[in-house]
Amino acid sequence: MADTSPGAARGPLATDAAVEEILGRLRLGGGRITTARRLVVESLLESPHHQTAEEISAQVQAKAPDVHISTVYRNLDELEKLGVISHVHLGHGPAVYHLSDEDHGHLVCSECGWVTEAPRQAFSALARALKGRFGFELDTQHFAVQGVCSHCGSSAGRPPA
Amino acid sequence: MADTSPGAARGPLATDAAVEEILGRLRLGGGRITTARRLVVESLLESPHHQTAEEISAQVQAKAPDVHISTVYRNLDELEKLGVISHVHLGHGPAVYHLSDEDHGHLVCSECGWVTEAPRQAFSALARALKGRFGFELDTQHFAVQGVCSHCGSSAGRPPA
DNA sequence: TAGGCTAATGCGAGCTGGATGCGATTGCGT
DNA sequence: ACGCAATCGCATCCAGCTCGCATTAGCCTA
Repeated sequence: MADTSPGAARGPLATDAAVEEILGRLRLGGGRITTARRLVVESLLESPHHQTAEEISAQVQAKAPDVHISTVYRNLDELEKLGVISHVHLGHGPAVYHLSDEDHGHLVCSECGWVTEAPRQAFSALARALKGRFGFELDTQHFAVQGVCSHCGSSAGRPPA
Repeated sequence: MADTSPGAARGPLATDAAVEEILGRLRLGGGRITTARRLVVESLLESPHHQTAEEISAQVQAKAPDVHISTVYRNLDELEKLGVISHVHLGHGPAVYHLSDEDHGHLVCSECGWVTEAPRQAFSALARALKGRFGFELDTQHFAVQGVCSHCGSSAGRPPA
């Protein structure tokens, strides 16, 4: 699957280059480049949404069935230490992983589970306020708040799925 | 809630009345009043801080050793359905439970784990902004954000990744 | 005060998400 | 091509919580 077809928002070409760039960072840090790592990074770059470790694992195993989920966890951990990705706990379920350069917060609907992404600037005023009043440095990378999305809020009574 | 004791933070007297009031609400909903339930409610009212289910369980078992932790979970669930308490996931660890009338958000330090409580009004501007821009109804009860507290931020230099 | 209905409990098994120890494998500098 | 150690695959463990089921005990009625 090394096609270079033009098209989507984050096309395979850009993805390909980004994968190499990230793997290069891994190598610079003394790390080694393995199939598992390449696939994990690819999965992170290709998916339009944030993914859980299990979803990433499934994507990786679709191409390399031998890759164990614990390896995925370790690689995600490694990538996080490198600063390439971040993970967020969206309330109850498993954590989701996303690229660090997508600087945004997460609005999680507690009724349907839908996640809205809000740009960093939406929280800049809050960040300033918290810094001033509590000396608290808000981490927008891990920003996730609960609430009710516009959909569930308007049609009050819509059962989740 | 009727404050029977003037001045005091939350004295034993007020706690006692509050316990009865909450148990009364349980009874009105068709529920029964058991030792386990009374102790769970007492624990929630008496503790100055938010508690995990395990901490509550420990408090309850100090007075009634037979109460199983699963019973504590079930009672906490029941109380949450009643709207008496809420639970929040503060990042990695277990969830913490607190009374619903303590309307505040939680600032969790990702380095030392310290939890700062910030009053609801600190987030009112954000709530308005999210409502206006995304139609998202922020739930301040479950509000918990990650960041670095003033202590960790000032004492040691965290290199920006 | 007794009796009966059934909510609630105690207990343990089980589940999910994730961490860890260890021998085998494999990237990669030389 | 070789050798070292970073990384992997696997099994196993752990925390936090949930569930099924037999038993206990609130609450209501008489």
